[in-house]
Amino acid sequence: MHTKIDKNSRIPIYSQIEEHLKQSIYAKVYKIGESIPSERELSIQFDVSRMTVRQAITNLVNSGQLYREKGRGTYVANPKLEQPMTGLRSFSEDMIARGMKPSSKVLRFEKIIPTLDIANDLFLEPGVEVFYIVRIRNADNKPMGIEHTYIPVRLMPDLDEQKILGSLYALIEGKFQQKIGNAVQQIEASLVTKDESKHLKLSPTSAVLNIKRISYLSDGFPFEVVESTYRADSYKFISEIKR
Amino acid sequence: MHTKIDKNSRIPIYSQIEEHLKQSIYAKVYKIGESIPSERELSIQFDVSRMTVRQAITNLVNSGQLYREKGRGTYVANPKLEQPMTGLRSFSEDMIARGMKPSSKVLRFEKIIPTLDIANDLFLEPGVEVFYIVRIRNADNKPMGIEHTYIPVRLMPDLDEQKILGSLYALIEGKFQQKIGNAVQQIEASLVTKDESKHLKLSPTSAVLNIKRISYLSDGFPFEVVESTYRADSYKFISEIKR
DNA sequence: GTGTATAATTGGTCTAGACAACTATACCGA
DNA sequence: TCGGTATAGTTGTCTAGACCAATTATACAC
Repeated sequence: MHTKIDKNSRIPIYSQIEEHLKQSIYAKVYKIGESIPSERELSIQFDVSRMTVRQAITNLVNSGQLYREKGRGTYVANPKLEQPMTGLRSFSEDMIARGMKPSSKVLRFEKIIPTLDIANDLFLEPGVEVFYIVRIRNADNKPMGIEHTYIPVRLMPDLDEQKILGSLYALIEGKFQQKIGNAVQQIEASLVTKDESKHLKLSPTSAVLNIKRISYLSDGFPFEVVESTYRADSYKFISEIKR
Repeated sequence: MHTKIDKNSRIPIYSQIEEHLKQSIYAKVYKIGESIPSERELSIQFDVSRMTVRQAITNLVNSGQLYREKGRGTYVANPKLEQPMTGLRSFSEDMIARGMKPSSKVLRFEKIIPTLDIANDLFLEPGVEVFYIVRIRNADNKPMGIEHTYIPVRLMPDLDEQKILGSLYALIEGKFQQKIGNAVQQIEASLVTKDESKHLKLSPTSAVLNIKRISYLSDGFPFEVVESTYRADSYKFISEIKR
């Protein structure tokens, strides 16, 4: 591996080192539980300041790929936690990650005045319009759940039925300079309603998973509320928690 | 506020600045969406290097309390996301955070040979012993759920029925130098079983929330598996996701 | 007024050191 | 053999600068 650092690149040196370390971990140059070279060693190897190496390592520690032990060294963390099922993922991304083929059927797509609850979640004054989208979500052509999505019209005035078939998140990150930040979600179990049982082809005494998620841009401004109902017998919600 | 920085304290300067900024945000000295003083200003105010100020701010940016805009400044993020419902919390911490009084009743406390599934989750060879703890979890003296906990005996050989009444997490963080890292969890909905309905005082056609959580130390080693069943009518699982 | 060039300010990256705190090891003496 | 001690290597913290890139404020010309 002749990975070299290009000091004149517009890519920051610490990013390049970060990438190099990630690839070395992936290629098992540094194995799980083993130490990587010390910060001083790396700073000599790449001919950069130790602080620059530290910035690269700190990022990888924050993302859970490495961990430090004072006086001992820096080690490769167990990849079980790394990234696979963490983070904010759309239904489509989620299903693909599980090896299933996602599809959707749009039942409704319209502008409405939302309830006060939804308006409050989105930091909107009462009476302001939102897009209201209802979709059946399928995995391998079997219905998995129903999603009700609310998005402020003034955030995405040109949204239409075509665009929501692609990645909404990518759309939003492209439109604003900002990235999508965090989300807060509430998860409950309940019995299926009559309406839902029809769409999901369930018997009326089945349990379902209800998820309500509010997603925020990195400046803390909410851009989406999603209320979902998933079949309990086929959908498992998996997430990672960081302390 | 005459918050001063003690350069001779054993508490790092950046931690002190971090604390000062957090308190200033809390006290609305810097309001939501407003900018905090520039890094150069703060470094003069505290008479420290700008890099030290940056370390403090970087931590607050990573924890979502501030966000930066190049060429403009650093701003206070919306606190809705801040910390309240995030992170790995024990049932007790969780209930207290919701303003309820938690209590527990231990139904079983014993050493067993776990199933292969559990052993695998805990990185144990087949046949290795674990503590098996079954508890009824109450909030304001009403049963909220049942928890089945599995902990490798060799990790906590001196665990007993008294100790688990306190904070298990604090116990573990004290015992090992390591801190508790992340957790991976699976959440499902189902109908209550006959046995559970008895303990939770539920009718046999009630929905319940099933949560399985594997918790890891910061080096990626698992130390606990918890399988929980919560009443759907009174328990709502709330979490925060970071992208 | 309306642009436009320029300056000032901000966060982003980087350097070349320094000392502290902690860990492991080798060695020495009782 | 055991226990202390020096030593070297590690990460943790901090300094006092430097230049870059993006944004904003200012002054000036038209």
